[in-house]
Amino acid sequence: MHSRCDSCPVSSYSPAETAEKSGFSIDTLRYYEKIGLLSGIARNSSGRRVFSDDDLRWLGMLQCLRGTGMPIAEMLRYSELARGGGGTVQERLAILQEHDRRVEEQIARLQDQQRQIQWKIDLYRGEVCDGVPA
Amino acid sequence: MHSRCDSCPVSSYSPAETAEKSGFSIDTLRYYEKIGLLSGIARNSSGRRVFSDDDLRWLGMLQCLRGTGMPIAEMLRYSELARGGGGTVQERLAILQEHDRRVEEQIARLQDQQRQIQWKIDLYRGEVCDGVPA
DNA sequence: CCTTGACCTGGAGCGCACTCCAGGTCGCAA
DNA sequence: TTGCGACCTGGAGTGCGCTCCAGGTCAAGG
Repeated sequence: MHSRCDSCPVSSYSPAETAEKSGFSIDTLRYYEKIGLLSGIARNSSGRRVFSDDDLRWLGMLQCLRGTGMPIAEMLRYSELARGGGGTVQERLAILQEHDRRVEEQIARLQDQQRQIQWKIDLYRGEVCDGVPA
Repeated sequence: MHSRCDSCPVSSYSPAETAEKSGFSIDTLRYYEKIGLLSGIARNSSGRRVFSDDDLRWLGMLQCLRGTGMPIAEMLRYSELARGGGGTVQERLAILQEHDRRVEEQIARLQDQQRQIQWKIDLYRGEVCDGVPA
């Protein structure tokens, strides 16, 4: 693993390296391959996984979708489309736009709730002098 | 249930009303009482729960903490402190401040990831004309 | 040659936060 | 007086997303 020549921008990564770089655990990487979120992961002669830069980029996308709360089932649909090639761009776009909308809501809701929490904090610190906030 | 006189600002609410107003399901309200997140919920003569305005306010706080990702175990600690009276204000404050910090991080991370998603969306729409964004 | 350690597989187990269920009790209304 | 619907209880079940385990393979180092 981890062969690297300076003139060549393509690297390959062991499961451990990939876990570290992607932020997923090795178990999760295996799990994702098992359920089909990762496909076409190369193997070396002794059957071990060899991840490519492309795989890492894809994992970055998955991390992003998971991190913003997309359920696995939907990521699965997205990744099936991604494997389906150029004809699926519209549908992929639709999924991302819908998701983006939900993320927007999520952020707005969090900000709202954070304000309430901060109001409570101020109250505990005795910095609320009188009455309800405007 | 649901007695209301115009001159009196104190109301009581049935489980169903409370569920609707608080955003928790009736089952969740029962569950929260069972585990100790809700305590001192009044009962009427036939053993049914009667929620007060205070209860509703507390539920609002819980909704806020849950909605921002605080685990049940930590909410439990907070609510035990809240029951503990004035001597616990410092500790409650510390919990909320720590939580506020985490919410801040969470929002920042979401915004970051949203940017990546939007970049991808733009890419699908063919609006990325050249190269990496500045 | 033998150990070590990273990796493999299929499948079981887990933690969280609910959610559902069976069986029962009320109070009201037809 | 009977039916209905909202509620009660303890406890079992669920869904999600991993996480762990037993038992095995392989390549390199001492």
